[in-house]
This record gives sequence, structure tokens and C-alpha cells, in this order.
Amino acid sequence: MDFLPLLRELVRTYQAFDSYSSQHIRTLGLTTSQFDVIATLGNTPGMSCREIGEKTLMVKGTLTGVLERLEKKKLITRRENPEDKRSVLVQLTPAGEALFERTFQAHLDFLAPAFKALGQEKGDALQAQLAELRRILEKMP
Amino acid sequence: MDFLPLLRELVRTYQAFDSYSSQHIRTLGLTTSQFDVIATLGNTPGMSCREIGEKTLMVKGTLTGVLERLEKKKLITRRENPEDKRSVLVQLTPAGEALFERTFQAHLDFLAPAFKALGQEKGDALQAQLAELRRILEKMP
DNA sequence: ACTATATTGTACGCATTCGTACTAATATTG
DNA sequence: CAATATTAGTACGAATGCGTACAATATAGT
Repeated sequence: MDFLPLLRELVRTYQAFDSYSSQHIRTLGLTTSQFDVIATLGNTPGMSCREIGEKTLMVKGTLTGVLERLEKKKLITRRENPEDKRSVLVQLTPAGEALFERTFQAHLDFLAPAFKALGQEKGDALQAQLAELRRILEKMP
Repeated sequence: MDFLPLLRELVRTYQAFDSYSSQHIRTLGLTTSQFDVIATLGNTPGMSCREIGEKTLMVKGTLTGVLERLEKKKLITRRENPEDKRSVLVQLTPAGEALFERTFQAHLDFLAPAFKALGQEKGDALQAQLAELRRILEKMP
């Protein structure tokens, strides 16, 4: 049972995607994490740190720093949530919204050719196979 | 053409694997990067930073710091390469070799159940699909 | 031989990333 | 209703990770 090749391929493919994607994001003046947050908040009324963390897979400790820098850039605001005083409502500022509008679709367009080259069918198959491996990993003790 | 689900699945599966794997490595007192270097150097006469970087996918700037910390732990040595005075020959110390022997197989044994649950056939298929996506990504301009 | 170029590794700054500990607020339970 | 547990976020230290710049060396082209 030799799973090392699969393991290496998973890492290398992820790395290849991340490298290709972030190359474009960097030209927008953002980091991958910052773009993730902007993309998550776009077209929403805002959400808590917990929700952002769930969607972006960032742990809360990481998120604090990323939000700090986005706030410094005046792309987001953090206001108190009157419903639950423990939590914070994070929203895009108008500048943040404008950036989202300008960059999100552009980034999808940048990525599209690669996935188009793979094809919808193979893409769907790959997605299903990945999901199966992920479910196994998440169930491990 | 909606490739966002595939994209998210790739990220999540990688993250699930990385989380599962590093959980075990941490109990060995090493970081993922440090373990990667130890595993790469195990059963070899040593190699240059460039070679280690190629195998571990670390950029050289990152590697410098990782090697520094491994050297401080007396797990590796860096000696001048007489063939090429620009490069450095990185080798495991006896303590590093011992650590490799003790931990490498143990880590494979830790990971094995997950991949056994996936099965050899599905694993091979997934590897092939990932490789195809990676080749496409690497060819993009 | 000489100069332009490429390669190897380090130095440095910035931004994540994680784990742990901590505070404040809210829920739950006895 | 008080004691406890859970949840949301922040603070902090250590370790990546990347991009850029740099010094030393090697190689090529002329």
C-alpha cells in the first residue's frame, strides 16, 4: 500500500493552484487571505468573525490580524453586534464593495481557462473524489 | 462553467490532510516543514539547499530559517561544498538520522488508515486526476 | 582573458498561520 | 439564582512563506 505518490500529488496540485491564483491576486494589491475575506463579505450584509472563519477556513486568531490590516486599509468596518455583545459585525465599506466588484469577477475570469482546459466532467469527477478523501480524513480520530 | 465547488473542495481536502498530518508530527516535537526536511534527507548522503527546496516545495528564503532551527537542534549540519563554493551540503547528524528512523515510518503508519479506507484504486484515480489539473496549471502563462 | 549573465544561498520585511492563554458575554445546569 | 460551561474575539510568541535585494561564485559568449 503506497500512498506517498497520491499524497505528494495532492500537495503539489494544491500548491500549483495556490501559486497560480495568488500571482493574480497580488497584482490587485491584496494577499490571498485578504482577498478571501473580501470575496466572502461581498454581496452580504456583513457577518461575524466566526462565520468568516468558517467560510475561509481561517482560525480566529489568524483572522484577527487579517481584519486588522483590512480595517487599516479602510476596506472593512468592525461594529458591535447589538444582538450578541460577544460578537462583532464585519462589513465591507463602500471602498471595500467597490474593490469586490472590481476584482472578484476578474479573478474568476483569470482562473477560468485552467478549469475549462480540464473540462466540466473531469472537474466534477475530481471534486467527488476529493470530497470522499476529505470525509475520510475528517472522520479520523 | 462553475468551477468554484471544485476549487473549494481542493482547498478543503488539502487542509483536512494537512491538519491530520501535522497533528501527529507536532507530537514528535517538529513542525511540518522540519519533518519534511528530515524525511527528505533521510537515507541520503546529503544535498544542497536547492535540491531540498525542489523536493519539499519550499522556496529558498523559507528554507534558510528552517535549516537554521534544525541546526540549532543539532539535527543537521551545513558544510561547504568543495565542488561549488556557492552551495552548501546539508546532512543529517547521527541524532537527525536517529530521529528519521524513529519517526518516518511511524508517520506513514499514522497516515495509512485514511488512505487504506479510500482504497488503492480510488487513490490511483484521484492521483491521476490531480496530476492532470496540476499539469494544466503549471502550463498556464 | 574579460565581461555579461546565471546560480546559490543568506538577509530582511511583511503577512499569514497555528496553538495557547485570556477576557467578556451568553447559555446551561443544578 | 448561583455555579459552570460554552462561545466570540483578542493578545501573543514561534514558525512558516513569499518577494526583493544582495554577495559570492560559476558559466558563457565574445
